Amino acid sequence: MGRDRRCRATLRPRMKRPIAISDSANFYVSAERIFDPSLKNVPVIVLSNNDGCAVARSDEAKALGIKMGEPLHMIKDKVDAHGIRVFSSNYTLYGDISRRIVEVYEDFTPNVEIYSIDECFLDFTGFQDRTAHARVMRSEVLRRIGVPVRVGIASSKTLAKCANDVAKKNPIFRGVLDMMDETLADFVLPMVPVGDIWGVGHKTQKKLQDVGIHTASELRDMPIRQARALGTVVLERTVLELQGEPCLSFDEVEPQRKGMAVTRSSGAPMTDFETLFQAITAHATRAAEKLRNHGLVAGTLTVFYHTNRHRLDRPQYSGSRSTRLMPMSSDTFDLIAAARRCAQAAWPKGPQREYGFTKAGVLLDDLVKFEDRPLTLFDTAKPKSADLMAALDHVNDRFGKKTVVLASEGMKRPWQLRADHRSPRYTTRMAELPVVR
DNA sequence: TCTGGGGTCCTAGGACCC
DNA sequence: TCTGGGGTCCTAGGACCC
Repeated sequence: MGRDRRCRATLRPRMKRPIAISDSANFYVSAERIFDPSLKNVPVIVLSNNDGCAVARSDEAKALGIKMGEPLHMIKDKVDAHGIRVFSSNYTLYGDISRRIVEVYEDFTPNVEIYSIDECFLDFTGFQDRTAHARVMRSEVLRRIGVPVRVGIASSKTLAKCANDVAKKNPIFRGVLDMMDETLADFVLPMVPVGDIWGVGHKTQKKLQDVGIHTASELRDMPIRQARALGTVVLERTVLELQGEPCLSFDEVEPQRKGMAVTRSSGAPMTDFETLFQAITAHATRAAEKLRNHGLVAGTLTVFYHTNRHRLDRPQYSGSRSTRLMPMSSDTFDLIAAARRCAQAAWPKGPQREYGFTKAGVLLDDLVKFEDRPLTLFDTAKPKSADLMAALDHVNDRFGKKTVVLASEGMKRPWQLRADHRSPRYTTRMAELPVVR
């Protein structure tokens, strides 16, 4: 789903200010309902890519017991029996509606942090009656876009998520809960199961329950050292956040994206290299497009493929290979060439090649903006230190680049130079070409 | 030559999120 | 038969250097 990201984090408490989180109810379903009023008040689900499983459910579908991520083939009976309306996902549409909702939020606060396709953190500093403000915002989103949203308000993001969660489950709050008041938090947190807290997943939930912690208030009161020992700095921050000490910053500017992926499951297992090759080529092509749409180039490309993880009765194989892209690139030709080299290198030598692969993907890492990409000089003989420095100076004078990569066909280890490094240690050895690991 | 401590960088894997 | 896709962050451990 979209552009979700973690928040920049620190252990140093920040200034307390009211943070709201607003999320859309069953977002994909709500989006489909905008254009088809007949979907109101009936069970609706939206499926994942390839129509594999349900990733969004209307309240009516939830009431029928359909779970998040449940495979379509396992709920076929329910779908037929109750006439559940089923949709393939339309991410272009959802992205567009998401942008429009953000525009409404921006009429209600100047500081909006987009967290995911259906969630935004909003700075609610300076409003006298936050609940009333949120209610007006809510009705505006419903009126202008047609999507119901819920709002939680607190002094930290984790607490705001809790408030949002409680508001969504208890109609008494009419979609808005302001938990800036500590006595209200004291009242609410004992009713929130620890597994529902943002940042507490299955594994951590189990560990916490093993030491007798079952609710948000119990986690809030957990000794901080114990929290760190049990769940690292991540859990420590969650505890502080529950105490109302913000550790996750409110961040309006979208951070530079670090990686990118194009992956697909295939219904029919791929058992011959040619089929796999075609899938990888398609993924690499799409990945290059995505890079260019974001104005980025990639420095590392990884190809992976593996057998069906759900078939525990069958032998498993998973292969992956990475390569440096040199020069860094978003060029379709470059990416396909690199991806094919990797796909070939990861192809098993033994009988595993008969297993049948049901998932494959191309991952891109070390992304930088196109205009910041390092200049790569090819066909340079293995240079002496002085030559490298001279080349660096030359390129800096000429292009004003911060980083230069010198590489040649015969060089196993290209050199990367940074303009700000002036000692003989200015070089960083880069991985071997063309395939590492 | 041998030994050892400490710092940095890199990567794989785990956990979590929407 | 049929089980999503796309992200981020943290840690441990190895390589390497001084």
